[in-house]
Amino acid sequence: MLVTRFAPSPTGYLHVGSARTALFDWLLARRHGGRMILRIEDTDLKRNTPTATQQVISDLRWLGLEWDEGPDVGGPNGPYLQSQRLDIYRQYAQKLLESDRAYYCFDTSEELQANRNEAAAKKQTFAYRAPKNLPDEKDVQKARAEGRPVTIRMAVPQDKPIIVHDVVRGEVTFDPAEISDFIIVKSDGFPTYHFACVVDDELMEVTHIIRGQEHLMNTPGHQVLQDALGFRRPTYAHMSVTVSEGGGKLSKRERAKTLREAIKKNPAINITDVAQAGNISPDEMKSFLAGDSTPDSPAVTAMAALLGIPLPEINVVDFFRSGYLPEAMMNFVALLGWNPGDNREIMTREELIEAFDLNRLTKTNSLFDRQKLPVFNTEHLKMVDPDTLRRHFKAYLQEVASPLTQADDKTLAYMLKICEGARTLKQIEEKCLFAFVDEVTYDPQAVKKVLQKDGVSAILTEIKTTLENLVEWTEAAIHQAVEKMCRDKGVGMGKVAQPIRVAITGTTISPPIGDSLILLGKDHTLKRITKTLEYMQTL
RNA sequence: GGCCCCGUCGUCUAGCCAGGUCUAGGACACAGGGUUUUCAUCCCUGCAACACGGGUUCGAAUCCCGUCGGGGUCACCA
Repeated sequence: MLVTRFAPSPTGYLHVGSARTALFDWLLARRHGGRMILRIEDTDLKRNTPTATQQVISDLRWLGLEWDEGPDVGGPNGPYLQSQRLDIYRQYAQKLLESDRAYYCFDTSEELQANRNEAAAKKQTFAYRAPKNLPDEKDVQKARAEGRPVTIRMAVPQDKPIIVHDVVRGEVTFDPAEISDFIIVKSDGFPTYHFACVVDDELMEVTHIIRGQEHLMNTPGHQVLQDALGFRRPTYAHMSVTVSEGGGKLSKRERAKTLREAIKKNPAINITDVAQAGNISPDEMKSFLAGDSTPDSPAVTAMAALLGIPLPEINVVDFFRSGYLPEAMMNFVALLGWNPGDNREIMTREELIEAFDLNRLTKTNSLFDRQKLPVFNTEHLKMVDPDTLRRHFKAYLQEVASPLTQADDKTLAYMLKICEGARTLKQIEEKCLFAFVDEVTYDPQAVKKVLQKDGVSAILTEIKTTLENLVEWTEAAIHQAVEKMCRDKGVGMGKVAQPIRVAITGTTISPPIGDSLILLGKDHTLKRITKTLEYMQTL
């Protein structure tokens, strides 16, 4: 049976790059009726955040992925948190030690750094090699007594080239001299990523490993480990990297950079307030603005929110908060370094599963095209069934704490219907917001373009009376009334609809006029028109 | 710098492995036009690419070599 795993380290929000890996793992497993495992690689005490695992899980779920085994759903191969598998790694480390495939080391990081510098000065590759006589238990005792760090390294056999068979790259050959004897157990007793990952992939019966190209150089080491322990060789697929407009890897630093530049560009910004919003100290703020450091994601997000600066979306939640649909995200991310081979682009999850093929992963780096994502979203907004769409809309409104959360399901559905053609849920929210605020703020542009025209006040006065006298407050009735007035006056719809629109929303943008009035309600509509007429007197 | 990977319209890509059907297809963006009560949506048209240089071959985007360019990686991070 085909088994894939997604193995993130719990450091915070799920990055789109990681989401792509997870998506491909899921797609491959579903395509072939296999299993997908979620495994948390929390072997670095320093980097783990307590809530991060939960965050990763909820981000994956939002995208619409499910897994068959994992920390939250259990399974026969658990535990699925590496920090709970320490005994297992210890046993395998012992095996390697006994067969001299691995050995103890006592170097301090300063010593290692010195060796590296030396090699760099000679323009050589630094590769750690085992000493002639491997240390024994006595040496370990002695090192411990001296307070030296004790690690375990894997001895990389130097007798033959290491060949990696990769589904997307083909055959890649490595000179073993280039591969350093790498650490498999750290001085704190925890396994390194390389070790834990290889052991777990074997024990969890993983058959297909999909990961970023950045892991290609690690693979020869992993194979050495597999050979020494008599493990199976899984199928590897190293995906191309997702790059950003700038050219580099798509990274969270981009958000911080955008924020920094925006703050610098505007000297009027009160830096103390901003730092407070991000809950960071003045010193941290200074260092951030100088480009020496980057605050964590929540801080950056909070500061940008205060200033109203739009940040490029990087994490899955960022897209959620920008009003993108999970279906659209899944579709878009799937096309990052993969395509179905025909000219299809807009695809449902079922179509993606049906079409997915590891052999069609692209070798070239893929650019995350921010202009194209809204197009995908527009299409999916039209495709998703009304109930699901309403659920997504509700979740979005809650996430961003919108005033529209007051709306009931019927109204929610109505708003979605009358905003057909919108690009994002955020756009729909903005378009309907006028009906959920107490006061209208008039957009100067709209006032000038629409309100300050001859005859507008007469039109508004007249339509107000007409609307007042409407027996039925329905879209059809309103539409009819407006139309009749246009005919009587011999003008186009725009001449009447626009003044009403500005009167009730303050802007020139809203759903179709009849629908907008329904959404607002008769009372508020009449009140707003009255208020606008008063306001026009002051112009 | 060493090692590894990659190089088709402005962008994402199809085609390459199994050379001819490629005067290189699609999508986004852009430009122009149309529909429309606003914003969108929608429809039509146009623009535009095989990094460069050598080979191999009757024939190369496709195979080989080199140059240049881009990316990845060189941790007791994953």
